[in-house]
Amino acid sequence: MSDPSPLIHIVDDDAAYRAAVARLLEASGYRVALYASAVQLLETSPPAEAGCILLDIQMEGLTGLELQERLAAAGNRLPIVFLTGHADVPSSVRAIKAGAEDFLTKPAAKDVLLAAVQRALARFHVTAENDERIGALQARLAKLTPREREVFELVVRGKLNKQIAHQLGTSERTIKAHRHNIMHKLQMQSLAALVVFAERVGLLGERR
Amino acid sequence: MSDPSPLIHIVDDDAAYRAAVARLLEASGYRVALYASAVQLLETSPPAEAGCILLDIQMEGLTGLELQERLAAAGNRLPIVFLTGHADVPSSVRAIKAGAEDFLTKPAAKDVLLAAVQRALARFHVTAENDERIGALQARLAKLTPREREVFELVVRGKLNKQIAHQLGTSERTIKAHRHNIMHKLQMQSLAALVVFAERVGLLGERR
DNA sequence: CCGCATATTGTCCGCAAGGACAATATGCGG
DNA sequence: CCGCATATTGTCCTTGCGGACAATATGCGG
Repeated sequence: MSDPSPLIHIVDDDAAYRAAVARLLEASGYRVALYASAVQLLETSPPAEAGCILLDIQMEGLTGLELQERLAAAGNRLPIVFLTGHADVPSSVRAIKAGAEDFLTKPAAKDVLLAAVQRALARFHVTAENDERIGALQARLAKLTPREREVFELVVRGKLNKQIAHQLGTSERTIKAHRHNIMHKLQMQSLAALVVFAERVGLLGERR
Repeated sequence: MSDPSPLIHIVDDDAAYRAAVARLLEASGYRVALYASAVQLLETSPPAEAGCILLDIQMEGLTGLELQERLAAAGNRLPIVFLTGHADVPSSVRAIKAGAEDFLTKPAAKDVLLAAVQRALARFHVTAENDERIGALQARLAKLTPREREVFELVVRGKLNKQIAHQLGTSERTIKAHRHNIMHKLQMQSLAALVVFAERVGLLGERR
């Protein structure tokens, strides 16, 4: 697995500005990808790579805010730093509320821009780690057969084998077998660990 | 328990504007409390009552942003809606990042202001409910003796009575006794429920 | 000094759950 | 039709845990 410098996606319709920012970031050791419009970025394959997006607001076609929405809807996890000359309060409020890492105005001081990029990258790593963690858990959960899955849900709710057997219309012995398989497949050593696992995966959290 | 209309705290150094906003909100069925400065609000007892804060930025003494920080540091849970004539992008970004519900500019349209207040109140109720929920759980946790608490933490980590006894330098029988008391005091019917409880209170969540 | 809370420990019994060893039935894809 | 995954069920034995019934030791506040 190559792990080069983070890739910064720069979306701006001003070619000169784009190039200037690119130079600054490259000088700081980042790799950059340039886009003249929101649509251009959307057309490229969604990058799973570490990085963030530097985004202008005013562009022909989609605006920056619209692009932000689209990306979020598409499940894109790259943090966004807005960097725009057409800055106004309502736009900035909307952008930040929608999860943007920062909202800077042109011209932005080098250190401010770099600091924002660094925060965005830091956030990327945090969320990526988190996604990866629960992804790994759900992958393990997927190893269960449908029947085991049923038993699993009842077990972590504190049901006794006897109750589960009755509820599923089978014998207690069978539940023991499923239970055994569950603990083995999920590599759990205790009921407590199993319950924590269920909670983490969200099987118990949506209770109210 | 009286449950009157929500109380909106209006902080603004412009007496006329304060009064105007107060009239608008009262006409919408809210109660209001007026403050000419940030300090004035800080000096009053922190209200546990349902409500939110309407906050100007520019004031003598503390600015709105500073007040926001102070309130957050003091654990104040009232949502804040900024409403200011001295609006600029950096301020709005900072305010929203710090958790403000919204950031409006004067003059604000009536419906926009009212909508923001409604969102703030909605948020208040959500967070209040949440605080209350975990508060109730922690209150129950507080009923445990120090020793029971120790046993509790090991139990929910999946340790066996035998292991716990060894670790605490006591007998397995003793652990059983503590365990019995724990289940009784916390009103739990199963180990699964106990683990979920621990997770909710945050005794297991800070794992990484 | 007494009462109460806390912590400790014991035995006996019953139920719950896990492990070992084994077997049957069903359905699907090769 | 066979092999494999899935689901099912069985017995025997061991371990873990909870309930019943009981008792001792310590420290603190009244």
